[in-house]
Amino acid sequence: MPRVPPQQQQSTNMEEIKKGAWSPEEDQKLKSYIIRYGIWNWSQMPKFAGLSRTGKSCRLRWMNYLRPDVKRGPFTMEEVEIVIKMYQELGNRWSAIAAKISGRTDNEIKNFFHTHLKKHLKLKNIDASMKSKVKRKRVEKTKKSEEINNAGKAQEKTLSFLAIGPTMTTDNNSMIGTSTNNSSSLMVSPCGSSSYNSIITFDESQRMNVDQPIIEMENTVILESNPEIHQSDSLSIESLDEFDTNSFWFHLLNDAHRFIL
DNA sequence: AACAAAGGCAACCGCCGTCGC
DNA sequence: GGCGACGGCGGTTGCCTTTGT
Repeated sequence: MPRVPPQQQQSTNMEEIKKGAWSPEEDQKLKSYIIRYGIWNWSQMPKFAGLSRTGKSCRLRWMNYLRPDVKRGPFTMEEVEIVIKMYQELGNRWSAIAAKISGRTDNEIKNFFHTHLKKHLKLKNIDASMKSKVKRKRVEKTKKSEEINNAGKAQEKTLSFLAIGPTMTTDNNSMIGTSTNNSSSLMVSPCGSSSYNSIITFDESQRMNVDQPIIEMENTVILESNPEIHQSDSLSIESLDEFDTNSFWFHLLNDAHRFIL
């Protein structure tokens, strides 16, 4: 790809650069230009396409919205599961996660995670990463991630989320819930029963011990601690707005329940 | 009906890696 | 090897919509 002399680039910068939301006309210009000429140089493209935008802005608009293969609309349960699973494996590498879901962009997945999943699951390490102002070098992240994988410690990362949610009743008359005195257990029991017949516990060394039956790690739905609900051992679905039967949260608990039984 | 608060999401910003000169 | 341009990525912002009072 030929490099452009600095003075030539400055000429574009002298023009008024538009920011903010894209108009339908701008979308049309960019789309038609790319369809006709393809993507050859983002920084030069706006000038030739007749757009007063930066190359970055054009690239973002195309990648996240105008590309023909971009999928719109709500996430399916399958997609949600992939996002969660991949997040547990890869962390906040949204582009890598997006690569696993056809038609979804990294931006969309990131937004979805921060709005829906973060809200419901309250993953501890998300909060930590949000609060942290320290910029980690990508090399270090990759290195760390490789180390984790190589050492077989991917499970440790998964387990660190803790598996806690409120008790709820599922549609096949069993109850899935959490211990009020053990913040790292996920339990399933017949509805109304005071004893749990399946308990997953996480011990201090982050190993997983499972009372019968054996549960594969990748089948385990990992949820986060929700302290305000701990005092109640048997909240019903009706008492919690977020537990409508169409919510992904409900489905996740159902999935966990199904895997365990 | 009007206003405020919260939620959702498109788009921007700044940093970083890669590549050509 | 150093420099600068470019593309890509994750974090953040701010506007618009929805929901609650």
